[in-house]
Amino acid sequence: MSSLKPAKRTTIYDLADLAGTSASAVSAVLNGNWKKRRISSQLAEKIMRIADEQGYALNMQASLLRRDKSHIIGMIVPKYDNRYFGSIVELFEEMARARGLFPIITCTRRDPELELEAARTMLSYQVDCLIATGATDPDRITELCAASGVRTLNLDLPGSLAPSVITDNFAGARELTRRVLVNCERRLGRRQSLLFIGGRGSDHNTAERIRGFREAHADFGVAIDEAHILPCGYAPEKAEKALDKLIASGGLPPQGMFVNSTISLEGVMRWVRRTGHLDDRSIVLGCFDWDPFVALLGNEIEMVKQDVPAMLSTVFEIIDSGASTPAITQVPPLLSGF
Amino acid sequence: MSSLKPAKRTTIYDLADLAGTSASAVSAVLNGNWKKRRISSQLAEKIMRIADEQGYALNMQASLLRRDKSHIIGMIVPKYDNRYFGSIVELFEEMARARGLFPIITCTRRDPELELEAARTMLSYQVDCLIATGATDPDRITELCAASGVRTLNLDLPGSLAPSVITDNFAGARELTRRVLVNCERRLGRRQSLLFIGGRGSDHNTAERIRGFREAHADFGVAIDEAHILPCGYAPEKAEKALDKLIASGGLPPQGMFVNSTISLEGVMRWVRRTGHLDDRSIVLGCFDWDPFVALLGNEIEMVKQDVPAMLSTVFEIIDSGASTPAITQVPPLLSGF
DNA sequence: TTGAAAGCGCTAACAG
DNA sequence: CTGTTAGCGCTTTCAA
Repeated sequence: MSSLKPAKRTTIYDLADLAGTSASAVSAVLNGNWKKRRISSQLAEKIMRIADEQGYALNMQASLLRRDKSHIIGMIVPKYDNRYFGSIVELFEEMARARGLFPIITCTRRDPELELEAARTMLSYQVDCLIATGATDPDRITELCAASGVRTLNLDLPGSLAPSVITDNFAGARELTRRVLVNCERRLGRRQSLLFIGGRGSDHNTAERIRGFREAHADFGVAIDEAHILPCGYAPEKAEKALDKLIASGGLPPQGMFVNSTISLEGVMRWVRRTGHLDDRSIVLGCFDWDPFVALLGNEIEMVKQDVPAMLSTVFEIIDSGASTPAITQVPPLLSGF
Repeated sequence: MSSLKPAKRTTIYDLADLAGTSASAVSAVLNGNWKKRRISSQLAEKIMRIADEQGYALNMQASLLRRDKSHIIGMIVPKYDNRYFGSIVELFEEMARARGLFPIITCTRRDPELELEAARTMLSYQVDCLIATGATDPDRITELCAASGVRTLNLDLPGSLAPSVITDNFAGARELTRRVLVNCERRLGRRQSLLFIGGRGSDHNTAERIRGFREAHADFGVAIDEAHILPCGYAPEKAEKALDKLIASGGLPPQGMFVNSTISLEGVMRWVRRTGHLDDRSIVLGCFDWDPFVALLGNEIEMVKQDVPAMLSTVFEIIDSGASTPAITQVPPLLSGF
């Protein structure tokens, strides 16, 4: 159809000329506020037609400059390498668009500096609101944004200065641990404590999960070996290294494990296959995360799936309500057996 | 630090007042073009300090409105539910930022209407360039953008109106098929043709992969059963249904399969586990896609990993070169054994 | 070395 | 019912 480079883009002035009317009429028609301006449907019709013919596209930059709210909503997210964040991003986009918001998303790879820089950039783009997902340092983001009068919400990992929506990690971890303990007892014929691996000891979620892990052991009347609590970070290699180190410094890991994410599970499985220290048929696993392939892994793996739709609904409810009290909303996760 | 709602955001005029200078000086200093304007480093210093104190943030909308190029680069992507697109998005963001571009990404869920709408929105946001990843109808996007003088590139799935960067699907599929045929023969003790499942028959990549699949069978001197070519779509359920249907209409699927994506593989594995029609230990699989957990699935699965870094490097080379000839660049994929 | 001023494309009063 | 006009915040000549 159209060929090359119309050096200048069509503006409402061009359309106004073509239609023999004024820019404001064009603007009103194109925004749908034309009944309010009681523009003749004739003119409206004509303008729409011409806009269409010319392939007119609104210049958002100009439009936003004039408007008060940008209707842009930002989100920062740590990684795209697992189903959890993938589904958060996908659903967030969908829900945002359904509300007439324009979502912009940035991946900050668990790097606090990048997080701040991304937040700054988003401020430049006039976001009305910023969701900090799994942020390493959510409070600094909130401070930065507050200085420009921009609202912030924390998702997945809580902060102390803005509303946070997170999974009920304690309850989820406790139940997951309970199930793994039961499976373990069934399998081994005796009660045995588990190993905890993955995640950052410093982050709230991991801390809460460890708390749930301990609680379940207490409920079960089994003592935990402190050397078996290994919040070694997120990368698969870190889990592998942590297990190697455990071996190097003495004993074997137990047959049952609580793995803190699919990413860590990747490392655990590789380690099991590589070293053969544990019988890969009899190992009993629980994973605080969900992935469709994990379910097919063959071992009896319990998984916790975080309830992304519920979490995001809550996020948008808070946005709609206008609240900005730094309360933490905990969403129960979904436990799914094998 | 700052408390609540500075109803008005700080502008360069505020800074100018505070510094007792003019907006243009502030603008120049904040943009780093101040040696060119030979502004005293005293003034520059002072302006920077004040900007900092006030937590000044540039208003991109205003800035872009005045500038010629936006330095915004858009990408549309079909899904976030697999490693392939996840790594594309993550690396794209990183590379774009490294070049001083601002990436905006939108997920269009393989919906041609959404793709167009997303493209339109991105045009409104003045993107300088748009990457259509795995687009269902890339040419319409190119046409739409061309009408506004915006460049387009196709990634993953080719179009006929803009440069395309895709995987060498034919060669990859041929080699993958060959390997599976060999594994199959080793396992079963005799040559046997494979089943092809997953993907859209109408898309270029799937067509090319089927071509490679056929070619490898020809090389091997084995005839293909046409009823075993099942480009049933992408969702896992579709693969399950396709296999159910195959069973319903007669024979068993062969022991060896070429699965067109991890998403389809999910369906295949579920079907195998659910129906027990095939021995899930002896089934021989190849997957034109890569996922870390698939490697751990226990069956001997060959995988093809598309070379995302090479593909994106090519994309940015083309962008830098300014070319817009609709040539297709094929990037060899990485075959990784088990 | 610096400031004044025009104008990017659009929206929203305010006059007709 | 419709057009004129005044900016939104910034960049960029052009003068001084």
